[in-house]
Amino acid sequence: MATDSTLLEGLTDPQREAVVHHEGPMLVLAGPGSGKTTAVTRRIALLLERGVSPWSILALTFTNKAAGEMRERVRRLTGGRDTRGLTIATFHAFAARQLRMASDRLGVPEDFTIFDAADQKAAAKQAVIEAGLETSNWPPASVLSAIGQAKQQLLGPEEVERNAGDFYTRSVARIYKAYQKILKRSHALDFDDLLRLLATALRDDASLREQLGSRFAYLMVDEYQDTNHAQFVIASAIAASHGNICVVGDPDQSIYAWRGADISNILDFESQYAGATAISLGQNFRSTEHIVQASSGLIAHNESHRARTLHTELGAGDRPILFASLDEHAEAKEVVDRFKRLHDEDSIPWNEMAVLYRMNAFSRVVEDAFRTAGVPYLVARGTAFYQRKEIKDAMAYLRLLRNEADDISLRRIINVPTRGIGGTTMDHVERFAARHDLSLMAAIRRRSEIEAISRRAATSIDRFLAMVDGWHRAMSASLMMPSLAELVARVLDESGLEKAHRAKPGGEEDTERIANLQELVSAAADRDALQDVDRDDQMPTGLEVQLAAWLEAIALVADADTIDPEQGAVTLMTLHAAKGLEFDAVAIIGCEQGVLPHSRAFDDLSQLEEERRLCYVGMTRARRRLLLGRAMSRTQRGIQERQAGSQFLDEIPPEAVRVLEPEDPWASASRVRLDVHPGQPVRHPRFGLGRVVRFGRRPQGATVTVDFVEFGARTLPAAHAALEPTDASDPAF
DNA sequence: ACCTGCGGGTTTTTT
DNA sequence: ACCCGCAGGT
Repeated sequence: MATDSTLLEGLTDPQREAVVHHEGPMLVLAGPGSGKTTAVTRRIALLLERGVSPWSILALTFTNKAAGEMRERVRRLTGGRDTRGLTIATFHAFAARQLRMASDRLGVPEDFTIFDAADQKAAAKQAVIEAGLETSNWPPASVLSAIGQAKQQLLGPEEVERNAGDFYTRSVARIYKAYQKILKRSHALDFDDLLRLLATALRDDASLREQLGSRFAYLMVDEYQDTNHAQFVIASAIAASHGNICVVGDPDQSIYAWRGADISNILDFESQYAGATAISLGQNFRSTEHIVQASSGLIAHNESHRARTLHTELGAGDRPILFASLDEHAEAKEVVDRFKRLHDEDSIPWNEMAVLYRMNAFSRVVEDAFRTAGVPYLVARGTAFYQRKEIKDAMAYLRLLRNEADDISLRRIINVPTRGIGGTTMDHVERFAARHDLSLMAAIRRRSEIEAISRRAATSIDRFLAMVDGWHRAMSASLMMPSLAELVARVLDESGLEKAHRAKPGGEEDTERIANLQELVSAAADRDALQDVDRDDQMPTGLEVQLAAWLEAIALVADADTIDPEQGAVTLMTLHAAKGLEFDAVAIIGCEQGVLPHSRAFDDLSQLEEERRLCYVGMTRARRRLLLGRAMSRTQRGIQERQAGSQFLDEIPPEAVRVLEPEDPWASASRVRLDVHPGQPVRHPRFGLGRVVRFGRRPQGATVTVDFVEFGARTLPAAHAALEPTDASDPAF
């Protein structure tokens, strides 16, 4: 290996060691900003340079964004070299592809669609009904969480049933069974199925294990601390024959235990693979000293934290600022003001700033503040567009075109827009379908056999079928085959979806929804344009296949995937979505007990520690500037409550931060009190005469409650209530 | 068949 | 505060 080239330039010793590592298991413990992506991508490039076929390299990530970035950086490092066959993909996309390729062998329908969260919810609801249980006792969220847990442990419905002792578990098993039946007859898999089915196939089928193991002779797994059991099994199986597995991660950044991530996967790596090389990347190339100190000081409070030192050579930098605002609006404004200053005075571009929060619900107030300030912002919610009602409707038509067994989609759009196929008719169809074990679409196609269906409904059904079949014919036309965009436009038009929003009977048209539908056509056109580039399966593709691939890509997008650093806008996102990203300036809002840490984590130490890691992840996104904000009062779910500062703020070493004095919410309390007392008659410029009832305290300030003669009892801010003491002999009393 | 208004429930985080 | 399901009216 004389010419290991420029790939080793400018690396620290541990980084270099990781990059040159050729064969055998390797664990890379990579703290925040320690250049792990650099190490991984250079290692891939070096493997290629050493003559390893791109075909035999597999790198698995969690988000498309991470995969895309890795792909891009490898491409840059390898220059013009041919990297076809190199697989860098998310676990889910990889699993979907493998399942598709081995579908007949694995007993998976070849044309399966992937159920998104909303589909899963609908299916779960249906499953509860089919299991003969009350939907009121079985909220879909908890049903799905129970099923998801089982799936991650690779347990099928039968196994859950076999191990079921109490009524609850037995019921879960029944619902699980019904749920799988629905998925099966819908030719659908959910997210967990993708991993579970591949994992069990690899576990049970030696030849498949052999096949993937020999194809992917070099395996890399990113964010290994966040792998769940199914992902662990997949990775272990692929590496079983050759042991060339390189995992990269950081136990301190494990933030997905709640969805099954098992931190012992990374902690036990060295005992799983005897003789594994372990490398720790300890230099932080991202953040300045105070930020490193503050975040390290916080994470040291975790019992599970293994002591280690991170150092930076980027200088002391500014201390992170801790501030407390009166309420969430003031907090948002504070962030906006400070960001504006950073933009104007320190020339930090908007796209180098981010606001992070614990819950998506927090984005609204921040958005409002940015909008009023005229600062460009972008909410990282990749799925938001595809979750809009009108888009979901349109997508349901497309999904039905792709997979007629998709009952959930059919149910969604059969009468949207209304075309005279209502609940009564569908009840008959459902019953017929259940009796003959058919999908709803198949049942509709045999509508002449369903006698209960009225003449009118029958005509409507025929019209619907003619429309759908017209689309099918267009799609398979060998000449004049439409593009995806044309297909979408046609569906929007002929289904009447677009028209429904255009000429609303009430009056004005819904321009926003129409614009969104147009945007869907554009998205399809983008996909059409992408078609020839960036696809390693260069098979001739019919429209059916393109549609399938597009729908799959949409099903697998994550929130973080949409972050587009090219645009000059501040990014707003959850702390979870921020993992793996970095910005010059970061603000974390809602640093309050009950928010961060979330109240649901209070009673469990391991959950509390995960919250602390979440805070740590957020803080370590910042290169130079870090703001930690909290509101002393916050309105959540319609009720305003006092908020205590997060315990995490107290755990940060005080010498590493600058604490701004909070405004005193009671400051104005004394001002009015002198002149009036409870029971005293007063006069108000607007409400007229009344009597003081009591004084109150709210986080925004002191209040005074007055019972007005004309207007009844009113609570006013004491500071601004221009009350004049008056005489009880006033004629109005 | 569809719309409207009311009441009950409420998992934060996501592939 | 908001979403969802259901009852009752059009």
